[in-house]
Amino acid sequence: MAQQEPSYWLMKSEPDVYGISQLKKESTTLWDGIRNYQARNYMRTMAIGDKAFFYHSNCKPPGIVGIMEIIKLGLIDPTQFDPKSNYYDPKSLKEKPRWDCVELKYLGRFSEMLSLEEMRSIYTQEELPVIRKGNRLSILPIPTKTAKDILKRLGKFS
DNA sequence: GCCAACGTTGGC
DNA sequence: GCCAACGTTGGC
Repeated sequence: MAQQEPSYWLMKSEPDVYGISQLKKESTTLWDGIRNYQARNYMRTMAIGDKAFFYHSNCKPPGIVGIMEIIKLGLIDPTQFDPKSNYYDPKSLKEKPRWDCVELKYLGRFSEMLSLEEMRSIYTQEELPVIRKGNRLSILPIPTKTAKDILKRLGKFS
């Protein structure tokens, strides 16, 4: 079977908690701490080689700052079993973990960010679900057409 | 700091 | 299984 074209995603993180510069330094990271079933289920539909836009949330201004690649799937999120973690889930059982995650690789940071405000002025809600008001989901699919347009618009990344 | 949106919890 | 109460996210 021919290699499938990669899908594109948007993944949010607060820069104060984990920002793009930290990922650049570490090169790869486990995207742990997801405690929302819809976001988790999106991660479960990811494929190796898919690309994800890194979105800085809860900051000024919020927006897309870089791009990553999915390199590992279906990893158990270790923070669910760690009582000291903010993401500790006492209801999750070792023999039946509730939360899993993916591993990501840093691909680049855009020389200029694409702010939420700009995204709203360029795309419709159908083209880019994240701009819908009140969308709190931290992992969202991005239609391929929109993703390619964003990449073209942002041009080179470093 | 406010608050809209919305997911989760738990009593019934 | 409904739904009120509560908690969290995240833009503003």
